[in-house]
Amino acid sequence: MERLAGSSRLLRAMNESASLAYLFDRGPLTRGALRELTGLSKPTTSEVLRRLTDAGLAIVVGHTSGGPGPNAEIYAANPEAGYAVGVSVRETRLPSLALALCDVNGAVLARSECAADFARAEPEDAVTAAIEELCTEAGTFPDRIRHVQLGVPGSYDPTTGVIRHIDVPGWNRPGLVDRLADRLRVPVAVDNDVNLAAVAERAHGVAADADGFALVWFSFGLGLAIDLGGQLLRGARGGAGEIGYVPVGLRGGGPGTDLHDLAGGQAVQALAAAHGLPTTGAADAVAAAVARGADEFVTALAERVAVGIAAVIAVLDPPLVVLAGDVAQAGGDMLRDAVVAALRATTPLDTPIAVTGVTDDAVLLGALDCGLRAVRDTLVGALRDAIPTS
Amino acid sequence: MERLAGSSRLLRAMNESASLAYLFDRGPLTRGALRELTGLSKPTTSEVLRRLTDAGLAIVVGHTSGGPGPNAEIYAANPEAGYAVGVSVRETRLPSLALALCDVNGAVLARSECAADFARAEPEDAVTAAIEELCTEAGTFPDRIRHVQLGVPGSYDPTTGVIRHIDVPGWNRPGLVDRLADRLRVPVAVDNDVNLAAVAERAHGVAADADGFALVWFSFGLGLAIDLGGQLLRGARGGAGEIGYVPVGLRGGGPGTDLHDLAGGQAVQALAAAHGLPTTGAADAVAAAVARGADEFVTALAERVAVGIAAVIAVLDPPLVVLAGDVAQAGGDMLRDAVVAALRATTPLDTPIAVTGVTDDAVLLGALDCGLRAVRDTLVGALRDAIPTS
DNA sequence: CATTAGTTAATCAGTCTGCCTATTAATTGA
DNA sequence: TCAATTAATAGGCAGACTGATTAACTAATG
Repeated sequence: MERLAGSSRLLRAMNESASLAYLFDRGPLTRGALRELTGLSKPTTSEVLRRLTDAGLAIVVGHTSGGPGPNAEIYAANPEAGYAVGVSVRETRLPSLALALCDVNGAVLARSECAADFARAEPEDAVTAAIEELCTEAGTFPDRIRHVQLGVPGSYDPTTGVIRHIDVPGWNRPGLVDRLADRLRVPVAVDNDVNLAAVAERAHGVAADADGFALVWFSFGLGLAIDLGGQLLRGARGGAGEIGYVPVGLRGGGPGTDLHDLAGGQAVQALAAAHGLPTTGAADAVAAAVARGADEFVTALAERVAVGIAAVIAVLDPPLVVLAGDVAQAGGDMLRDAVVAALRATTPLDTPIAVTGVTDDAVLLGALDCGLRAVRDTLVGALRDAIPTS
Repeated sequence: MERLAGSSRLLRAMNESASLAYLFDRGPLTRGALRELTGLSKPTTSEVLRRLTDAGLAIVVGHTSGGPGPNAEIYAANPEAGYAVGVSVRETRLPSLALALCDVNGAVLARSECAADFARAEPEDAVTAAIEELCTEAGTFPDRIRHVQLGVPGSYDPTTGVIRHIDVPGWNRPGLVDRLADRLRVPVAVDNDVNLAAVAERAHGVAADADGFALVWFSFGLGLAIDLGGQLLRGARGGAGEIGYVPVGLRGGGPGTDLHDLAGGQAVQALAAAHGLPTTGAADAVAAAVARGADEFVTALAERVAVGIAAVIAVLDPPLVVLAGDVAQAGGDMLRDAVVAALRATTPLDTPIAVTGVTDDAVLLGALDCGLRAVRDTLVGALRDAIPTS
């Protein structure tokens, strides 16, 4: 464990990076406001802001007015200090790629979707081309991008650098992520799509103020993301949240039943068929059931899902459980209430259950948010490590 | 989020607390060694150590010898800077209280057990008396204790300050913890006994180097502690790890079956009876089965436990699972192998499974360790906050 | 004219570099 | 074998340097 110790240089680096961090997450600030936040003196605050502006990290965005005395300058992080890109790689939903680009203040400058056919095109080529196009749309250049965050329907093992359990052609090749980073000359990070949806839920959804939450992703497959105070739990091999494998009942010698068999997309469609509902897709079936007020089907479904959620609650005791994914969204409050009822019979803790508050593409928003955070950390960290050449 | 900014005072505070922290977790150090660790210069290191000694936080414990040049002084944290007490409150095992006291370097100075009858004596009285006795044995005074850590067979909700789900008489009363802290004039912390066993497992057991692990406590009841990189996961209401409530199978309208029904102490005794084994206790039954090589019973038992472990693995994907508690200890490697075999059929991840490496009283050791950590944090933190009076 | 934003100057706290002295072990010489 | 010399290291001291602070000052605005 590295403990912080050093001389006055360290002090300056700390003060600058703290100030920049405040500009990032409190938005535009006057000198006085920054002074209050950091506890630094007036001349020091001036000096820090001068250095940040000289380094191109902060800019003056306006002046106060109204009160007596001179108008205070309002500073903000320079949006051109760096850009972040989020990419969502889709398995079932089309088009297969969704991208967005934002500046360091989080303003989305460009957004696009792109129907790449990975059966033919190399993933690296498709993503590189899409990002270049995105830059043109945003009026910037690829070399100004500081971080690219991918969201994939699979699990990523950072130790081997391979994306596993992914059904999109070409994406499971070893070295893909490194090659993409080389092509783009930018750090590329990968995460599971459900994890990124949880990031979006915290940033823009119902989990904004939660100490933590478990997000149950209910789509063709089942997924789970665990947020502990803003930090995602990924597990030893990126396998945390594979609740499809939660066993249901004792196996009697033969292969056991697990939650995927019970509440995966195919199981839901079978259940829908048994209730005389459309079977074009799990979400369609649920939407139709809700529209018709088909209680029985929804209750039966909720009871199955509740098994998984009960296991999660028993293990983690999260302050909140969020139901997300297209099936959960189709189910809405009706499904939520049914799940709550089913849970009450199973577990003694009455954990609040909520339906996702993110209506936009959660995976894409989450990826963008993750990328943005990485860009900010890079800039703040670079400032802290910078040893001023006397 | 408080960001660190300040002036040269902050620098001194940081350097001092960093140095003290190194003394705590690297043990005795020479000036030179500390210099290497902190990266500070010679005069500064000297100044820091002088201040720490003046404050009674560090002492000279010896001199180097052998090499050329003067003998370097060896500094260590002053053991008298503060003491920690760990207390284990027991439900089934007797005597009902176990205590230990250590100095700030972790040296255990006294240890005792005490057969308090909580049906008659007030918990506060019994604990206070036991701690006073412990101090006498250690040759110190109660007011030198900086932290008392209790381990209880129940869950503690820090927001309400009440211990719940505890069967020891008197211990579920509201305000008990605060009253105890008032009586002792010392901060008192409470944690679940299984959580503390996990702390001991990390400090002294098989999980020393693990990134994280799940500890399955297998005694009369079932418990689970989750360690994520040395940090325990407690859940929203202190209810994380109540795997007894993991549902097993769909409930068919009636009350559902959960893991406690399947693998709790009574279920184990029933299973033992069915296999013609002693039913004086779950641990006895397992010990007898292992002694006789009673495969069938152990396999059946392992299969039940595996259901719970599979759920934990599916949700968390821990790098390691540790089996602990008296039943697990009695089962030893035979039980472990049976569990591994049962898991292989259930989950695709082959998570390593180990039997606990703590032979001593894990709960007591864990409580002591927790208390020690709290004392050290207090001292380091006080140093950081101290504003030197010019 | 009162109030506030921001600068300038003087001071202070804390660390660093470089040099010095003291102490010890090893080596050399009688 | 014993004393003198030498090499190596621990630790202290002085002066320089960095960066923050306080307090006084200037300038802009209602």
